[in-house]
Amino acid sequence: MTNGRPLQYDPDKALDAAMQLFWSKGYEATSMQDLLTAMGLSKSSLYQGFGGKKELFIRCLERYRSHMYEVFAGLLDKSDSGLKFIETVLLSSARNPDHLRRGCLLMNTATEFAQKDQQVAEHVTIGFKGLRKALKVAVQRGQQDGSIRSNQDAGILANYLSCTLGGIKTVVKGGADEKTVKEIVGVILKALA
Amino acid sequence: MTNGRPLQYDPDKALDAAMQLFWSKGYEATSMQDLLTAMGLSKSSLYQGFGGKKELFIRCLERYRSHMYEVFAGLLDKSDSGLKFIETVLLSSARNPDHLRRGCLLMNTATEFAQKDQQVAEHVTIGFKGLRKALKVAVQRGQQDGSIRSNQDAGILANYLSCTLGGIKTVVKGGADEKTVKEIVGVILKALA
DNA sequence: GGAGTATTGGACCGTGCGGTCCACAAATAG
DNA sequence: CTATTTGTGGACCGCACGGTCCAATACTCC
Repeated sequence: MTNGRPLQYDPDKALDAAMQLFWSKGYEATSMQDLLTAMGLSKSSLYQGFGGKKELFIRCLERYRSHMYEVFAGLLDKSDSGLKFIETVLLSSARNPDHLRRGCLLMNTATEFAQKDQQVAEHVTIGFKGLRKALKVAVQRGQQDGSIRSNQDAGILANYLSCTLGGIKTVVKGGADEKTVKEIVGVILKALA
Repeated sequence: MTNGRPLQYDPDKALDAAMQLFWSKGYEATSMQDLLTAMGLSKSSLYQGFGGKKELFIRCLERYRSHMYEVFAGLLDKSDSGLKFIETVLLSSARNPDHLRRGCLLMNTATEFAQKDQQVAEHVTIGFKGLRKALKVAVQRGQQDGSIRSNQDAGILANYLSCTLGGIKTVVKGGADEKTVKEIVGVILKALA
């Protein structure tokens, strides 16, 4: 029952390639041809293995989301304080070449077509929720270690941070340089201390 | 020399219709057919009068920009203080149905294809510059009337505000409700007082 | 009422899109 | 070796895209 020709590609690598592409170019601007080339498989394999463009995209969104959580969790563990972690995250938008020009897949998707497609919108909402939760954990850590003031609800501060994070992505795309971002981050962090 | 058949459409209204459409749907997702229908003119007229899709889009960007400046200037004049004006602007993203789901054309464009098209990128950058300048004026007004602390550079605060403004647009698209936005705005404004 | 000039409607074009389909390839079970 | 199962390459499809072109139209000037 389990026989037949084996897969000639690594589904995980293929999915990653697709994610990178969607991340860089957005959904609409990424064509099937682009995807096939980047993923290194033929059309039938893509449809067979991933269902179609939109299904593939949603799987990429999920992959991005879980990756983001992992990176955040690892970073938080390594950070000296909750505040320091948050500063690192905010500044990475201006430093990390991965994020510099392409922004954040989740937020790009939110602006590209969150209101156009209910199914995608749900995944975006879930992603945002997870992001806020991750930030909330960091804020709570900061409130415990004293790097963040404790007289404000951690959830609200986390929402504030998710907002500023999205804002930074936006202004970077709008042409802001690293110095400007640093200044902005300085003001953002003031609201936490 | 100036004779010939007169225009059968109002260029200003047509441009406005195009802008609304691009604003709602984004560049890629707006087709020529959509534009023709919304603008109420034929293909030849569009090409004759506006040059093509991209040229039309850039004119829409400019129109949006100048509109935004006007609205800001009028709003600032009517506001009790610089801080109050800023609060109004930030909150309008969550209240004004014009902005609720479609966000801001300038920022949408920045995330959609600022890095893909140099010409568009320039216009976006100019738009952001203007936005920051308008916010700077408001901050300075606030620093004069005492509603905003004077111990920080107005330009930096303006950059910070343009960032948070973009962030709010993003989280709204990501599903944040009005209550959440209000809480976020509360934190944002704390950094100014 | 021509002559001249600019706009308009719509047929037409090539291209690339997302998606389907099927003959063939590569594996296993008996 | 044969039958069966599953993956793969690529031809093919219909469609909608952005863009071009030109005959017909609606004006002004003389």
